[in-house]
Amino acid sequence: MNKPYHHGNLRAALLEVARARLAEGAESDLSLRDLAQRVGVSVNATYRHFESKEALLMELAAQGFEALGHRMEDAIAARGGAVPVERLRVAGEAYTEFAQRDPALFRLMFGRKGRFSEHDRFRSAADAAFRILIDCVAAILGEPADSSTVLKAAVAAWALVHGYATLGVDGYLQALPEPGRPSAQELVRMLHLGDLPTAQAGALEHPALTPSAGTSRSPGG
Amino acid sequence: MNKPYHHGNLRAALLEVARARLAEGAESDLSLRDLAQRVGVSVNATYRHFESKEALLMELAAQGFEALGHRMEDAIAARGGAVPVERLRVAGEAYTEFAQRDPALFRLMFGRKGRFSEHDRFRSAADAAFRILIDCVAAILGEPADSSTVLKAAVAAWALVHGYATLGVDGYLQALPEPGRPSAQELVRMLHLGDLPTAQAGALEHPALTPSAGTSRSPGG
DNA sequence: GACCAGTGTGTACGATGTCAACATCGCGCG
DNA sequence: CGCGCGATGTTGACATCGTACACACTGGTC
Repeated sequence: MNKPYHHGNLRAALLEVARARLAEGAESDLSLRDLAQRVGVSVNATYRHFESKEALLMELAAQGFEALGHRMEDAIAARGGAVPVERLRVAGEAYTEFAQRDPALFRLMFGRKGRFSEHDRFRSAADAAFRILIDCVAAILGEPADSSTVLKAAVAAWALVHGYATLGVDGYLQALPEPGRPSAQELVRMLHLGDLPTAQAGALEHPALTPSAGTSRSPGG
Repeated sequence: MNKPYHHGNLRAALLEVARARLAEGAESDLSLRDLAQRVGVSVNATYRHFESKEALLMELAAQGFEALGHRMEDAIAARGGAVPVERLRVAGEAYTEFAQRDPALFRLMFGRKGRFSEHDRFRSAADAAFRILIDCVAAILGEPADSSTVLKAAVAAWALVHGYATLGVDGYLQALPEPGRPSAQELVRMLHLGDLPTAQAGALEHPALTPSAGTSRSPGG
C-alpha cells in the first residue's frame, strides 16, 4: 500500500509525534528531520504547516499551557471542595503532577517565554493557567482584599508550586530521602497567605525586621 | 605583535569569554566556534581543554553554583544578623539577585541536572549551595526538629525562592504591576515553616507513596 | 481538458559539534 | 647543546541541523 502523496493531516501528525518524542525524553535533540521522517514525509513538508521549528515548539508549548489549565480546573472540580484553600492545594497538586508526568514539555513551556511571548496564542494560554491560581488565592483572602495583596500572595503560591515542580523536573529532589520530600499538599500548607497585608507580622515574625517594602528590588524587571 | 602559538591559559580564557557571552544574553546560541574565535584560537583547540561542549558548559554551571553559594554566604555574613529567619530571607534575596543578574547562567545551572549530575564537580557545588538553605531552616526550626521536618521545610523554602527566581528569569513576572510584585523578603515572610511537624497532616496525604523510592543520599550528605 | 492553489520532494547552503592527521612549542634528558 | 616527546594548536573533513529555492504531484473548479 503506497502512501498517498498528500498526508491529509500533517500538521496534527507532526505535533502528535513531537509530543510523543518529548514524552520519551527527547528535548534538545528534537529535530524537524526526525519528526518528518517519523511521519513519513520530507523535512520541507513541515514548512507548509509551521513557519519554523520555533513556531512548532511554540504551538506545542501553548497546547501545553492549555492542558495544564484544564488539568487544574478538572482537579478543582473533582476534588476541590468548597474550602478555598483546599482548591489551591488541589490545583498545586495538579500543577506538579503535570510537570512530573511530562518534564520535557514542562521545560519547553517555561524555558522560552522570551521567544514565545510575542505570539498571542502562547501568551493567552499561559495567562489563563496563571489566572486559575490567582482566583484560588483571591477566594482564600476573601473579597475585601485589595488586588495588590492578592497578586503578591498569588505570586508566592505560584512561585512555591512552580519552584517545587521545576526542581523536581530538573532532578534536584530525587536524591532526597522519601520522608524528607514534601508533597504538594504539605507545601501549600506551609504558605501563610493571610500574613501579608502591610500589617503587623504574624506569629513567626521577629521584631528586628526591616519593615521597608521598597528597599529591595525584586527580580523580573 | 604576533600572537604566540600557545595561548598560555586557554581554558580559563574560554570560560571567561563564555561567561561574558552568557551575560550578554547568548545562551542556546553559544557555540564553540564563536568562543574559540573570540579567544583567537581555532575551534579544535578547545578540545585540548574540554572533552566536549557539554563539559565546558558543565564547568560553567559548577562555577555558577560555587558563586551562588558564596553570594549567599557573603550576604548572610554581611546583613544576616543573629535572627535565624532573617538569615534565610537574606539568603533568599541573594539567590534571586543572582538569578536576576545573570539569567542565562542561572538557566544553564538548573536546566541540565540530568546531564551534568554525573560529574562530581557539578554535584558537590550544587549540594553546597542547597546546604546553606538547609542550615538556615534548621536554625529556624531549632535543635529538636527531626531531620525529615527540617528537610521538608528546607525544600519548601528552596522551592519558593527558586520558583520566584525562575519565573522572574523566564519573564513571567515582568507583566505584573509593580505593587503586585512581592520582594524576596516578603516572599519568605509568607512561609510558615513551623507548621509542618508530623502533626495532623494525614488527612490530605496521598495514601500510596512508594516508601522505597530511593535508598538515595540526601543532598546534604 | 486546462488551470490553480495547496501540499510534498529534491537539492543546496551555511553553521555546528566532533574526529583524525599534522604542526609547533617548551622542557628535560643525553 | 641537541634532540625528542608531550602538551598544545591548526587544518581538513564529516554528519547533522534549520532553512531557502525550484520543482512535482494532487484534487477540485471553470
